[in-house]
Amino acid sequence: MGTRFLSQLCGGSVSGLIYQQIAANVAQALSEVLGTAPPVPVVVERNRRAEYGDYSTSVCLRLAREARMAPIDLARRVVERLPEAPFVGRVEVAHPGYINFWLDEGWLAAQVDVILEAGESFGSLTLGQGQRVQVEFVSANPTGPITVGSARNAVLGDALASVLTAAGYQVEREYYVNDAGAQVRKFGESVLARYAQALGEDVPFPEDGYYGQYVVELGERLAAEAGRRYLEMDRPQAIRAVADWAVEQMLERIRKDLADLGVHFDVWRHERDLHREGLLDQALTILRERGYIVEYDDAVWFRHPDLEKDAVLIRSPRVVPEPSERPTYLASDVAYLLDKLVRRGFDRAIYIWGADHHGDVPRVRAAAKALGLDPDRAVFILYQLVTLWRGGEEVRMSKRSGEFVTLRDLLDEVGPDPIRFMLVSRTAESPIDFDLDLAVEQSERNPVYYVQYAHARIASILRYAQEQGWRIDEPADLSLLRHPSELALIRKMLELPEVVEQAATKLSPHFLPYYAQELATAFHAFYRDCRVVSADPAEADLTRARLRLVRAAKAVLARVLGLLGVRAPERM
RNA sequence: GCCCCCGUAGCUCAACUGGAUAGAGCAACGGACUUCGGAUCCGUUGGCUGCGCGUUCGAGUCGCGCCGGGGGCGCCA
Repeated sequence: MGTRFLSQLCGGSVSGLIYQQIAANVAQALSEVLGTAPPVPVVVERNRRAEYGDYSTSVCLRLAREARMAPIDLARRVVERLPEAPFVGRVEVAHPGYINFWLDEGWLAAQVDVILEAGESFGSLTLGQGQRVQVEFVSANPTGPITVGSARNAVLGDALASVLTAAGYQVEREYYVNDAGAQVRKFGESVLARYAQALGEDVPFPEDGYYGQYVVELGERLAAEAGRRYLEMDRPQAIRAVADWAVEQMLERIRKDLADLGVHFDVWRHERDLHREGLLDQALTILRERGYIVEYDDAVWFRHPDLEKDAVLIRSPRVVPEPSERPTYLASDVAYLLDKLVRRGFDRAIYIWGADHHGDVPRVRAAAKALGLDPDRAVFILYQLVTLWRGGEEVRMSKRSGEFVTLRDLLDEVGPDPIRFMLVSRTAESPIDFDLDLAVEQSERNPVYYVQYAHARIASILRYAQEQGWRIDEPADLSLLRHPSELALIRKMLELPEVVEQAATKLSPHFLPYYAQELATAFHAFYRDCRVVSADPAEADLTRARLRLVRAAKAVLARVLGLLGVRAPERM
């Protein structure tokens, strides 16, 4: 393996992750020392501290006992047998048994052209090997506008989808439209009531209906468009028709809001279509045949040994009076699972759910097993909820009561870039306190601007260079790039593939914004130390080399921002 | 009562399958350049990683028990 990587490297390009190539070499050397393959995987890590080099491994500490050698001696012997590698400049053994690696500086400088050649695809990996992955996210009920909580979902899912695409998966983004349940019916009733009121009828508003102002507006609009038509229908029919219309209106608005956030879906899958296409019946048939269905109390239940509860309700005439046998949420989930993993054949289905749904995870997993599927093909990302603060007080939100802060409000106040950057920057497990005052007032100090500024600054330098008569796409002698700040910038750029890998394998896009900031910092430091466009004719070659460096940095910044769905401005 | 997540600098958060001296941003204080964008850069202050045991050569990370915060627990989705 090590030699294969080496031969590829001799061709001059980075074709595998650097740390993996180092690990392969260490493993090879270890095998020779131990006389057998190392019993544990060789872990090579990027170092936090520059004095320990770029990468290091502590594998000798772990294997010392089994090798019956002092860790430091084992490390020394491994280093003696380490294959030559063009990208490694220096190797040292450090107490109590670490092996530290420094990247070769000439090799580093040469990577600038490798990055420029890769362009948009720099940072892309073949990790996914073309596996088909579906990311289903947002999927907020079409009974109201998108809230800030769903915005987190949207941003998380979209960034994850981008990262997985970059990692070599074939990804589809999907929005599941819950248009068949009791909530939609209540929503229809609410709109119908507002509609009637708009027409001067004195009708009561459903007690558990949707109280938001937008429902009043929907009623008024419907009254203007449709006249008294729905008052003349019989009530169940009118509710259904109004609900259909209102859901369409909401979906249009949701689509627009998400689009303005930069989030687009490949597929909008409607719950009703699942039923219409017979997937629910299919799922129930399979479950029944395999013995996971029980019936009592006039209802159908799902039972599985993995579930602590006796059974989960799947279908009951009492859930929704009309039509008589409306399924429950879980029932549709099972049908949808069948749709995702069997009918449409995704290798993996990723669900982005708010943590308040965590109780449903074991049920869907159990359902997967019951259907005869590998439950690990369904992957759940649970994010903690967003709480909003304004004026030092928590803003309580409820779609039903109509009290909530919408994504639209936030877009109007803050704009998409800070929202996205902020909401991706947290691990999913971390709850977010979103301070609206801070988001608005201090938006200029938001880290997103720091990163965007670096990009705009480079654009400005390139404009200036061209004004001065430089051609910015000229070849250059990159070996002139020797300044510590130049090399630090290149090192940081070369981290991108590792960041993508980590974000993809851990399904955690939050690594990206942190990396983006570090990259911007590395650029600003370089800018401080090194003048790019020199008026001194003796420095013409250096200028050419630095122009290439700066172009590469711009490309990498744009790439990270692109993965985050944040704009990379030419000026700001 | 049971289950899940979190607890790290004044605030908001990181820390790669357990690795070396726990890092950023903001806030505070002090400073820099003034020919390529000052939305920048440099420095200082700030930590028994909630508490206690345990596993390990090594624990913010793993296990157990407490304390505190959030969420969930069959006819809502």
